[in-house]
Parts: sequence; structure tokens; C-alpha cells
Amino acid sequence: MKSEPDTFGIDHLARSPRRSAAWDGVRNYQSRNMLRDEFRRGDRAFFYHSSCELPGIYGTMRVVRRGHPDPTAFDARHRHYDAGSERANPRWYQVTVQLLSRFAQPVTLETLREHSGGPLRNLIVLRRGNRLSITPVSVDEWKFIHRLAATPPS
DNA sequence: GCCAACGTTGGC
DNA sequence: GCCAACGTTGGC
Repeated sequence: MKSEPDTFGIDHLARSPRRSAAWDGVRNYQSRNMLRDEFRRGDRAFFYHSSCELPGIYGTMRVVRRGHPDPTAFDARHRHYDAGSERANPRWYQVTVQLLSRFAQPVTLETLREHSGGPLRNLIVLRRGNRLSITPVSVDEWKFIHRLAATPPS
């Protein structure tokens, strides 16, 4: 799951109550479908920092609440307001995540790329032209990236 | 700041 | 349904 650390990074999550926060503001239909339909309580996710000095994976999270309507879409004063999303028929969804682990060292995009011909050849984040902020990760990819981070999978 | 690569919008 | 214009993402 990607986020810009200037807006909401792993430090923000670490300082949130119960190290938990809503993953809101997603305004892409493919990502919305994953938030609404595919996430389950207990699912794990990487926290990826994008559009920053050192893009890459900084830690892991757990989903503590599955998909539910994103309230920021209903708030006319909010940056992510969408008049097309009504409470009776919500357009945008969020999950609640909780910080699980922070990597001692981030696994940078550059490091991920070093394995784009091998174990990470199917990693969607590495795919040219990928524009999704939320992408699935296979169990093998999950384990391999933990080895790169020198942190045991949680 | 630049730019490639996408998604969205809206006229037709 | 097509497609040009525009907006966004995100690495560099």
C-alpha cells in the first residue's frame, strides 16, 4: 500500500492511537474494488513510501477492519470530497490498518529492482506504467522481501 | 521541474 | 463508442 510520507507516512501511523489509522483518500476504482471486496481482517500489507527522497518499503501493517465507506468523500470541506459519493450509495472505501513492524532498513525501490529478473519478476509495483496505489503481493514475494529487510515475516 | 504513462472527462 | 484534452502519479 503506497502513501506519500509527506502526507501520511509510517511515522504518522506509528504515532496514531493504537498505531492504527484509516487508509482513506483512495480515489481509483481498481484500488477501491480491492479495499471494498478483497481485504480481510488480519491481512498483511507492506507500507510503501512514494514520491519521496527514498522510495521503498518501510514496514508492515495488518488490516484490523475490513472495507467500509470512506467518510472523507462525504465531507465537503475535505480534500478528498466527492459529491458523487452519497452515504446511501458510497463510492469510495477504506480499511483500517495497524502498524505491525518497521524495517531496520527500508527495502528501497532500487533494491526491489535488483530482483526484478528473479524472485520479484511479477511484483506489480515494479511493472512499468503501474498506477495503482494498492497492489497484491504473493506469499513468496512477501517472504522474499522480508529476507531483503532482514526482518522475519510477522 | 520534467516527463512518461496512465485514468478520467466530455464533446461528438 | 471514439478520442482529444486534461489531470494525476511517481520516479528521476
